Amino acid sequence: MNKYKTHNCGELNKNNINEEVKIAGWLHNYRDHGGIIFLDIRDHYGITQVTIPEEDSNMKELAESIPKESAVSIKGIVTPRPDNMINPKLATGEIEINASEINILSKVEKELPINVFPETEVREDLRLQYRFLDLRREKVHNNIILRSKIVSSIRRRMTDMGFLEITTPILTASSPEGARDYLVPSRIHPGKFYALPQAPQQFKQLLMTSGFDKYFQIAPCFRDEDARADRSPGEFYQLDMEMAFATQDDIFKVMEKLLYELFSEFSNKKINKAPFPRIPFTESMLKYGTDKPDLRNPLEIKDVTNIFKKENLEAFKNKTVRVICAPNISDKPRKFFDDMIEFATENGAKGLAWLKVEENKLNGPIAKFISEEGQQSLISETDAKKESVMFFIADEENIATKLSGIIRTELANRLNLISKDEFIFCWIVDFPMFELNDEGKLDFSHNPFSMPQGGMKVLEEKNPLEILAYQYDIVCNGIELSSGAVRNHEPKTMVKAFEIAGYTKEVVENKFSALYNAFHYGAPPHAGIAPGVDRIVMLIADEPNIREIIAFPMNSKAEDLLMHAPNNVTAKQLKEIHIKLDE
RNA sequence: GGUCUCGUAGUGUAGUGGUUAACACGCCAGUCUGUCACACUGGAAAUCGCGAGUUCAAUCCUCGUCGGGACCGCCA
Repeated sequence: MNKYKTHNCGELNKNNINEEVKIAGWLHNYRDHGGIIFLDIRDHYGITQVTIPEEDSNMKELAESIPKESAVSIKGIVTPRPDNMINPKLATGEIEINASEINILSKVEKELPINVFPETEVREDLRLQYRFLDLRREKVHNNIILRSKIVSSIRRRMTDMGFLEITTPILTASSPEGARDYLVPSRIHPGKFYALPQAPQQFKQLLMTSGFDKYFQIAPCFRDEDARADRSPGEFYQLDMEMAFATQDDIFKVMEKLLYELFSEFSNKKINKAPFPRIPFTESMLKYGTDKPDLRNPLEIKDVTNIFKKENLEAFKNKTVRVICAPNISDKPRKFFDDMIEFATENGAKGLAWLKVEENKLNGPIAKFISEEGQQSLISETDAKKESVMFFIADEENIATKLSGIIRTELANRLNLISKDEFIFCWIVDFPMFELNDEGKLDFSHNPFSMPQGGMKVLEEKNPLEILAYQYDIVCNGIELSSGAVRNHEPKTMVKAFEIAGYTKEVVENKFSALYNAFHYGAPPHAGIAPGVDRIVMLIADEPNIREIIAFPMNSKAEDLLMHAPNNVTAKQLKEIHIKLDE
C-alpha cells in the first residue's frame, strides 16, 4: 500500500462504502460547523470531503490548525452521505471520508500571496512569481492538462499517419534570415557562437534529402523578438512537419485531417469539414482586408473605386474606395455611427462615410454627391438590401485595404456577428514570391526557400512582382496558425531566386551551405508546414492570452519571474566563454 | 525603439485637494451537527509604487522615475 494514499481524490464513490482508505492532497477548503467539521481535500484528480468525528477533540484541534493549501494525508472510512446531502457537483459527491488519522505532510507557513480557492483575480506578475500556487488553481491547471492531451493526441495522430518523430539540434548555427537569434557562446571556440533554432527548417529539409519520407516534431523554436498577447517571447512550440515527393495538396490533406479530428476531439464547437476553403492571397486582402481572415465574420469588403471615378466626390477622388455593407442596422442610433467614425479615425482613417440603403436609393451625409446611376451601381455591386448601411473607406490602396480589414472586424464585433461556438479554417494560398521593400527594392515576401509557381521558367521570364509562390498559411477564426510551403529543392532555381532578391550566388552557398550543398545530391521535391502548438491550444481552450496555456511562461518583457531569468553570471563563467561585458 | 494604459491592506477593486481611506475575498478569534462559494459575530491588516514640484494642506493636480499589461515596430 502506498504510504500516503490508496485512492485519489476524484475516484471514491458509493461502491467504496465501508472501505478504509487513505487520500492525500491539499486542504482546499474548510467548514467548521461547531459539532461537525468538513475538510475538502483536493488533488490533481478531484475533491473529496472529509468529516472529523465530533468526539475526537484532539483530531478536531489538529484539523482546525491546518492552514489552507497545506499538504495532508488522511486515513478513514468511506461513508455514504445522507440522501439529501449528496453533492452532484462533485464526482465524489455521494460519499465522504470519516477521518481516523490526519497527517500534515507539509504546512503552509506564510499567508498565501494569492487565493487558490476561491479563484479570485490576481495580477499577472504575482501569478507568475507564485506560478506553483497559480497552477494549483482549477482553470490554469485544466489548461495545462488540456495542453498535454492535445500534444499527445497530435503525436498519436501524426504517428498513425506514418510520420516519424525525429528530434533536431537545439544548439545549431545562426541563420541570417528572419528573426533575431538567441546566441550561445562557445567555450571551446573563442569568439564563436551557437544559435538556438528559430525553427528546424533546414534540418527537416535535410531529413527529406536523407530519405526520410514523412517527418514531424513537436519542436521548440527560439526567436529573440518582442511578445504579444498571443505570442510568447523567446520560445514556443511548433508542430513541425515535412513530406517528401509531396505537393501543396498532399500537405493540405494531412493537415485538414489532423486539425479537423484534433479540434473535434477536444471541442464541442462546430468545425468546418475538409476541404477547407482555399483563398488566394490577393482575394483575401480585398475581401477581408487581411491575410488572416476570420470567416465567422459574414461581412465582406468590395472594391468600388471604379464607381467613384465617375462621381463628383472630392474626398474619394483618386483614391482606392472600399465598401462594407452591414445588413439590418439602419435603425442603429446616431451614436453607433459616430463611434465607428471615431474608431476609424483613431486607427488612422481620414474618415468613415456611411450611407443607409433605402428603397432603391441611398441616404446619408454624402448621398447628394453620388449620382443616381452611382447609387444603383453601389447597391448592385454590394447586393445591398433595404435597411443595410454601407461604410466607405477611401485612401491609398494599401491603407484602404488594411483599414477596411480593421473596420470589418470591429463592425462585426460591435454588431455581435461572430459566432462564439464555431471554428472555421481556411487556407490562404498563392502568396507573391517577391515584394518591394521600404526602399523600393525587390525582396522575398515570405520564405526564400519556397518554390515559385512555374519554377525556373517564371523566374527567368516573368515580372518578379507577378510571380506567385507555393506558399500557404492555415488560418482559423482570424488567427494564423502557420505558414508552409512547397520548398525549392533545385540549386539553380534557388540561386536564381536569390539573385532576383539581390543576393549573389556566394550568399546562397555560404549562408545556406548545408541545404545548398545537399540539394546537389538528389533532393526530392518536398513540402511542409509548422502550425503553432500554443495557438492551437489557445483556440481550443478559448484563452486570449498565451500565458494561460503554458506552465511556466515568461512575462511580456521576456523575464521568468519565478526562476529570475535572465540573471547575472559569475566573472569566472564569463571568462570561460571568452565574454567581456561592455560596461 | 514608439504609443496607450494601470499601480490604494495578503488579493481584487471603490474613492476623495482637508475622510476614522470604503467594499469583497483571504487571514485571526468566537458561535453553530450537514455544509460544500456554509452562515453569523468580532478583530488585525494600507508610509494610497517611488522621488520632486504646486498648495496652508497631495493618495488625489503637475513633472520625473520604477514596475505590470495592451498595441505599433519586429516575428523569413
